[in-house]
Amino acid sequence: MKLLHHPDRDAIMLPTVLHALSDPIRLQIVSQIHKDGEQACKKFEVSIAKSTFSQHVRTLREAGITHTRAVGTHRLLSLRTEDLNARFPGLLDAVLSSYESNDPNIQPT
Amino acid sequence: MKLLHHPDRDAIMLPTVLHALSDPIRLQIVSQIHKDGEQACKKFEVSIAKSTFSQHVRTLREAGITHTRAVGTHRLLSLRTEDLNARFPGLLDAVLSSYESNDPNIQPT
DNA sequence: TCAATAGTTCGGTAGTTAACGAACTATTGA
DNA sequence: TCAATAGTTCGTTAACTACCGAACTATTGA
Repeated sequence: MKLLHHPDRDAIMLPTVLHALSDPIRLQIVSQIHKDGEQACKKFEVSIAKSTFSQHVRTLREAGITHTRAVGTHRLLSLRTEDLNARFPGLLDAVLSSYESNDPNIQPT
Repeated sequence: MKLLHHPDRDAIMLPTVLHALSDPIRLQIVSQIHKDGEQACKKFEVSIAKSTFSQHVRTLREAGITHTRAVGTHRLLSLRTEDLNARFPGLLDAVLSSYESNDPNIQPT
């Protein structure tokens, strides 16, 4: 299988991270990994085509937010919590706790 | 002069805020207001046309990040710190402290 | 009153992004 | 070996965004 590129910690850029987190679907993906831990793409319940989902996963990976590892036919996604906390202390927690509060933070669909 | 629209606190949306903050120029504007306090557009040293600058300011205002008030021919920009902290606790601080640390968080120009 | 100043809006261009289905690769289990 | 499964890539379209200069509005100070 093809090698998946992950940026080094020092190459994770604030504007890139914020942009990756600014999409409702990607926020949903990140939040689900945060709540349920490392899991395969298959587990995500998003109402988009799988090719679109794959692109979103790539955006998160290339921004340095998630780590993807291959196990069999699966890709297991996890959050790069340590790297993100080292580089942008408090950012991930702030985003996730805002997102996961029950306020209607998301744009009306 | 025309009325400037500012969203109510409850209408400030997380994805919209993250998107507004994901642009290097807008981050620079927000950081400068954070450091130097309320100030007029004229004070910002950005290397873009004033029409482009005006658009960025509008994006920040409509996202609920900044407040613009007119004083004479000036528009004074301030951060909606209280609203942002109420709605997304810790987010603004995390973004600004990451941005203002001296790490090369910004994409190479 | 009127020129200067501060900022906005408009029209256009070029580049980016999200979305999809179809075709592809890679791995496993029968 | 081979069908099924998991996910990626590709080609396309539509929508959005950054950017600019030109023209505009609004306010002040002479």
